[in-house]
Amino acid sequence: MLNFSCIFLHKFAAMQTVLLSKPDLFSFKECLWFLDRNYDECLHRIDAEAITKAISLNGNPLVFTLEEDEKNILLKTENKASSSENMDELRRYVIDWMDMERNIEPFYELLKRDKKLSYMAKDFSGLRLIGIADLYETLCWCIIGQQINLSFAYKIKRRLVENYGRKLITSKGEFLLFPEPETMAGITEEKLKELQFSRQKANYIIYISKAFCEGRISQGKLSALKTTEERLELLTSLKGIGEWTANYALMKTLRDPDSVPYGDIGLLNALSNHQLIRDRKDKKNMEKLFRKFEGWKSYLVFYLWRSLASPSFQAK
DNA sequence: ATCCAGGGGTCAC
DNA sequence: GTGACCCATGGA
Repeated sequence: MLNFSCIFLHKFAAMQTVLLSKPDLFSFKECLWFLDRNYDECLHRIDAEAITKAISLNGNPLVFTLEEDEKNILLKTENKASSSENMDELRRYVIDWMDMERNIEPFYELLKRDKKLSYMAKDFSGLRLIGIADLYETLCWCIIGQQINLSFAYKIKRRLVENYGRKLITSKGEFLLFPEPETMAGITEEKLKELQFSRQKANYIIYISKAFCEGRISQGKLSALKTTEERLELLTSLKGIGEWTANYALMKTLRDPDSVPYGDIGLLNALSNHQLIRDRKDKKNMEKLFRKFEGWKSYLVFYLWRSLASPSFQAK
């Protein structure tokens, strides 16, 4: 039943460390907070103040660890990435993942202008919009997460990854890679239902996987489209991808600065918590608010999600 | 027990 | 274009 392949990384390869200097308004701890929210995340591991994750660069699997010192992020990895080209790509991956190259001060200036939101610039200082590099993974994750609570979503994501993803065995333990579309395109609805996917979710996953295999959708194809409208149109032309998922993907993977997953329940709750909208259908005030954050709408969404974990908004 | 979760598709009007 | 209904499970 378990058909993943195991890859043993070379034990004696030299460890390499690359230093990424921390930009202004960057907090590794805030970023780690987001990645470690008490969910059963299977695609990275956090212990103490370090995060370890497996990725595939050009089909070349590797495991890396991030830590920080006073001024730098320490990116550590063993072999497989040892060529300077691969090392550079890994560096790019991390910078993109944590959005380290963006100057977010203009966003903070906008926050400070809003009475109800200005506290975020202080309380969440240095939090970056953590991305998901792979479009296929993003879309699958969205389908999994649709209309179920997050803890259950993480649970079935783990089952999917453990059953159909590759497993890397290293000196630091085992790490998993998200499944490939080629693998999932050949799976049946019944196999996914065994993992407690609903019939709809199972079929969406299989359908999206086939779309990737046939080239009807790809990261390159999507980013080649210039306007947001064209991108949304391509994404929502696929079954299982609606407005929410399409905007989420543009925000997390394409890093569109102004994508808002309207209708997102967490977003609505956060706006309501801050008394920025009266009810969940109050789209007018929502759009009015976001208009003030032109160029930073995606960041505002991310910070509003962050606010849901603040103690003052926890109790219901 | 009942309602709601980081929605989306379908169908009726 | 709007609204009702279905999906499937788990947490509160």
